[in-house]
Amino acid sequence: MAAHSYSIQEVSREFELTPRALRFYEDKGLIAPARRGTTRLYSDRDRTRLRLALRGKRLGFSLEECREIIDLYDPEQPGGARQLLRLCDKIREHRAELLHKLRDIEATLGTMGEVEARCLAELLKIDANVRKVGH
Amino acid sequence: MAAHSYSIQEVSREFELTPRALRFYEDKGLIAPARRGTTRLYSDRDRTRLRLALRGKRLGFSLEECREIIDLYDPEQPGGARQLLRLCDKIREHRAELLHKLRDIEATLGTMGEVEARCLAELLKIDANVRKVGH
DNA sequence: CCTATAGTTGACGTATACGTCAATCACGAC
DNA sequence: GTCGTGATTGACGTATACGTCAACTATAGG
Repeated sequence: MAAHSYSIQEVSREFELTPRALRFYEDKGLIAPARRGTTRLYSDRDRTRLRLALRGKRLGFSLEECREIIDLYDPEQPGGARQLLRLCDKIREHRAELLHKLRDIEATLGTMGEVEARCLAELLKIDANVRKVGH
Repeated sequence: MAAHSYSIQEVSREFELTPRALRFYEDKGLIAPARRGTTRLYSDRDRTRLRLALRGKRLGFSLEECREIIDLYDPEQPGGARQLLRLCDKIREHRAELLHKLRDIEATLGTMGEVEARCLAELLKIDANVRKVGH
């Protein structure tokens, strides 16, 4: 079924990355595009892994951590019971970290709300003064 | 009222940072501890800014971005209406970014749940086989 | 006064995450 | 065949975020 593949340019445009970055990610084991001769052919699986990697990056994970995470999620290496148990442990670890980040975000959003409120209140006061004095 | 101050060692232990890191953050304008002679004296305000900075770091912001954010939140430089408007804009920007990160986290947690479920299902199957064959 | 302990300022090194060439290679159009 | 376009592999450079000495300095205790 000759699944569609993408050139490095197409992928780099889609994800707003330079070809250099894509090759760098390949070095780091985040993706492993097929080759036609020496030219890289990116599959949908590669693109999925890329999406997950960038998601991880936005959350402050290193490329190494991103690789670990997306390797876990990639439906592969089901392995034996021992592997599966290790996988569950890893998932719990990452979940704990994510929940921490989530609390960080909520706290920041909270503070942000307060600051904004104070800011708007200040603006209203200034506005009131302008009306009073200016009139 | 001679508010209590902390030595660089105390602060570095509290936040699990090296003195080097604290001095680096100072270079970057994240904190500006007072001095007694040449020795740094960290105030509660410094510690608050540090907490916010580390929170930002965990969310993947650069030190420069962290500085911008905590400068916004630090109750200072109320400035004129123009400043306040700029502040509100900045807040909206950061909020958008945080909401994006939040969606990223939710998506990741979702995927993680699925993987964990598949993993547990696999383990159950293996366990069932063991009971059957082993018995 | 002397020492021990803690703190300070450079200066250089390192890991991560790429950017920026340069030289070369591959391939379809003409 | 060759010409242009796109891809590839080094190799070196850069920004961020510190680590790691080295060489002083400051200060409290005995």
